[in-house]
Amino acid sequence: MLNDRKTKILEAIINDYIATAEPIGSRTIAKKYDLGISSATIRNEMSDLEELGFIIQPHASAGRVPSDKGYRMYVDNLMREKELSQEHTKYLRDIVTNNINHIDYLMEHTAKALSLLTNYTTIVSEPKTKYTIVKHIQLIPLDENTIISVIVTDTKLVKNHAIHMAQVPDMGALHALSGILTKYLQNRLPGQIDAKLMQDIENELGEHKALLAPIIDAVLETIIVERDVQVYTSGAKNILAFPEFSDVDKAKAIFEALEQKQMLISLLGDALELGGTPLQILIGTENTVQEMKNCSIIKTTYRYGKDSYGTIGIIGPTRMNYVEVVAVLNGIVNHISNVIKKLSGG
Amino acid sequence: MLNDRKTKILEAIINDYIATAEPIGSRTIAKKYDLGISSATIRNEMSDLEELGFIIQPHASAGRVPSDKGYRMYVDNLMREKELSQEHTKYLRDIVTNNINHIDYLMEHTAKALSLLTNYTTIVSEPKTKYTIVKHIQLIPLDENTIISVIVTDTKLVKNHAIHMAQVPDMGALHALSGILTKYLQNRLPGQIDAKLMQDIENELGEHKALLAPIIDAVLETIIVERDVQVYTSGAKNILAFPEFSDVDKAKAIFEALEQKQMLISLLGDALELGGTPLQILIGTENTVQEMKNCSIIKTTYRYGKDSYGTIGIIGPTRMNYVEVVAVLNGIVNHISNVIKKLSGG
DNA sequence: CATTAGCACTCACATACATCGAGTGCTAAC
DNA sequence: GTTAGCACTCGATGTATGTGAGTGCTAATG
Repeated sequence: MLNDRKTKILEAIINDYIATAEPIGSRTIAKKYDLGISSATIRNEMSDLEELGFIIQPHASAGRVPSDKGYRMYVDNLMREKELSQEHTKYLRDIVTNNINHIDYLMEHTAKALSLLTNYTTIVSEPKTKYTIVKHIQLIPLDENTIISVIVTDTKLVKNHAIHMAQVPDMGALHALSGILTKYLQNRLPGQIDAKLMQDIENELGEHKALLAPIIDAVLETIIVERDVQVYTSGAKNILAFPEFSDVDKAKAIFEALEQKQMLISLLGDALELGGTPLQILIGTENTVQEMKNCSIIKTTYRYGKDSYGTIGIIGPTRMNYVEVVAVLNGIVNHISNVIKKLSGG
Repeated sequence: MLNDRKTKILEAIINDYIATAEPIGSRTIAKKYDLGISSATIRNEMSDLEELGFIIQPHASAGRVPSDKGYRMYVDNLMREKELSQEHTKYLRDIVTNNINHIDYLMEHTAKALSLLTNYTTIVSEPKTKYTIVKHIQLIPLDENTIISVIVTDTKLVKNHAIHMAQVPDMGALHALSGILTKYLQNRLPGQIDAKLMQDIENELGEHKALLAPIIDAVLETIIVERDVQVYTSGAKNILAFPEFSDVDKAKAIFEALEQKQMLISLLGDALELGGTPLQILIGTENTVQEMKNCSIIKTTYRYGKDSYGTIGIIGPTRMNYVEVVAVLNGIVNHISNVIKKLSGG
C-alpha cells in the first residue's frame, strides 16, 4: 500500500488526467493541489510511483499518465462513491417506469439514456433465464393461407412466427389446436421434447398434424435463448469525442468491434452467472478484446423478474469518469429491479 | 447537352474520382484513357466543363473534382446499369428467403448484408400501410396478475403488451374476452373508435370492463403506426474508411445525424407516397440534411405485402459507386417483393 | 482552325531546421 | 527529508525552402 502522500499525488494525477487527457507534470500538481510540498518533492514521489507501475511517462520530457494498474488502485481504494443527482435519478426512473412492460423499448431507451447521461457508449443485453419455458401457445389466423403462432414464455418474452399453409383451419379448430399444443409443450425444457411426446401430439392433432413441425421449430427457437440474445448499443459516436481516438484508424477499430454482436456478448459476460455479483470494472487490458485495450468497461447485471438477468455495460476510454458511471449504473439497475419487484411481487 | 468528347472526359473524371478520391489532372486522363487527344486539349475541355459547372477545382494548381451537378449528369445520362453478380444475387436471395417471416430479422439482416456488399451505410425502414387494421386480439395469461395482450394486424405486425391487474380472469373468460374485443375492434380505423363503440364494448365486457382501457391503449398504439416506425441502420463504421471523413469532426457530424431516428425517417421519405416510384438518387445538397451535404443517398421502396411499403437507403460520400449500389438495391427489392408475392399470393 | 508543344506560374505538401517550453533527473544546500 | 537550481530532453510549433502535380496561356503546327 502507498503512503498518504503518494496516494494523494496519484489521485491528483488521475483526476486531472480524467478531466484533461493531458499528461500531468509535477509543477501542475504543486500549483493546483495544495499539498504543502514543492514540485521537486512531487517529482521524487512521482518517480517512485512510476517505478511501482502506477503511472507512466509517455516520453522523457512529458508529464505522467496513469497506468492500468494506477486506475485499478484508484477504483479499488481511492474512488469515493457518489450519489446520483436528483434530476438524473428522476430522469432514469421515468425511463424505466414508462417502458417496463416492453422489454425492447426498455432496453433501447435505457441504452440511449445512459449514453446521454454519461457521454460514453452503452451496451445492454436482453434479460435471460437459465431455462426459459413456454407458458402459452396461441395460433391466430391472418389470411387464407397464413397463421401466426404466438409463443409466450415465463419471462414475458413473446415471439411470433408466420406459418404458411395451403388452407388455414377455421377459428374454432385453431383455438382447439392452441389448447392442445399448450397442454403438451407448456413447462417443458428443450431436452424433454422427445419422440414419444411428438407422437402423442401428432395423434391428438389428427388431420392438422402438418402444423406440428413448424410449431415445434418455433418453440425450440424461442426457448433455446442463445439463438438470439438481443444486444442494444447506443452512443457509439461518443467515442469520436475523445482525443485518444482522434486518430480515425483507432476509432474505426472500436466501431468494428462494437458492430460484432458476438464480441459484445462475450464482453458483457454471462448475466446469469454474474447475476448475484456486484458491479464490475474492467480496466484496459483486463478485458480480453484486443481492440478495446485502451478502453474500460463498467458493467453490472439487472434483475428482470424471477431468475431473469441481463447486463448493462458502459464503455469509454480508460480515463473514463468511473465515479459518475458507477453512480449512474447503480441507479438504473436499482430502478429496474424495484419496478419489476413492485409489479410482479417478486 | 455536352459533346461527345466532353462527355467522355467528364466520365473519366468521375470514374477516376470515385475510385481514388484524388483530384484528376489533364495528364492523368491523357495517359490513362486512350482518347486520342493531348493533355493540352483536355485542359481546354476541362476549363469548359468547369465553366459549365460540372467539375470544380479545389485550388488553383490542383486537378478537377466532380461537382454535384457533374454527378447528376453522370447519374442521369452517363451511368450504365449493371447486373448484380450471380454470387451476390444468391447471397441476397438467401438472406431474404431465410428471414421473410420475421420482419425484424429481415430488416436487420438486409441492412447488414447491404452494408457488407456495398461498404456504405444502410438504413432500412419498416414497411407500413396507410391504414393498419387489427385482425385479431388475443389475451394470454402469464401469471397471477399479468396478462399479455397480443395484437395482430393485417400487415403481419404482431405487438404485445403486458397488462397488470389484481386478479387475472381464468382461461375461459380470457378467451371469451379475446373474442369480444376482436369482434368489435377488428377492421377499425383509429377514427372509428368512438364513444358509442366504447360503450358497447364496455357493456359486453361486464365485470371485466377494467380491461378495456389498457387494451384500447394497446390497440391504438399498434395501429397508429407513426408511433414507432422502426429504422435499422448498419455499417455506420464504413464512413470512417473514406478519406473525405478522415477529419474526426466531419465523421462525428455524420454519426450524430445517423443516430437521430427522426432525421433518418425524413431522409428516407414516406414509403407509401414513394411506393410506386422507382429508385431515387439524392446527390450532395439535393438532400436537405445539413450534415449530409457531402453525402449522397440512393433509396428505393420495397413492397412487403398488399399496400405495405418500406424504404431502403444507402448513404455514402457523393463520390460513391452509384452503379454498384443501384444494382444491389434493385436486386434486394426485387427479391423481397417476389418472395412476398409468392407467399401471400398477392 | 482545332490541336498541341512548351513554358511560366501556382500552390499544397514535404523536408529541414531553429526555437520554445513543459517537464524531468540530479546535485547541492538548507 | 525537502527544496532550489540547473542542465538536459523532446514534442510541438513556426519558418524557410524545395518539389511536383497541375494549370493557363501562347505560339507553332498539320
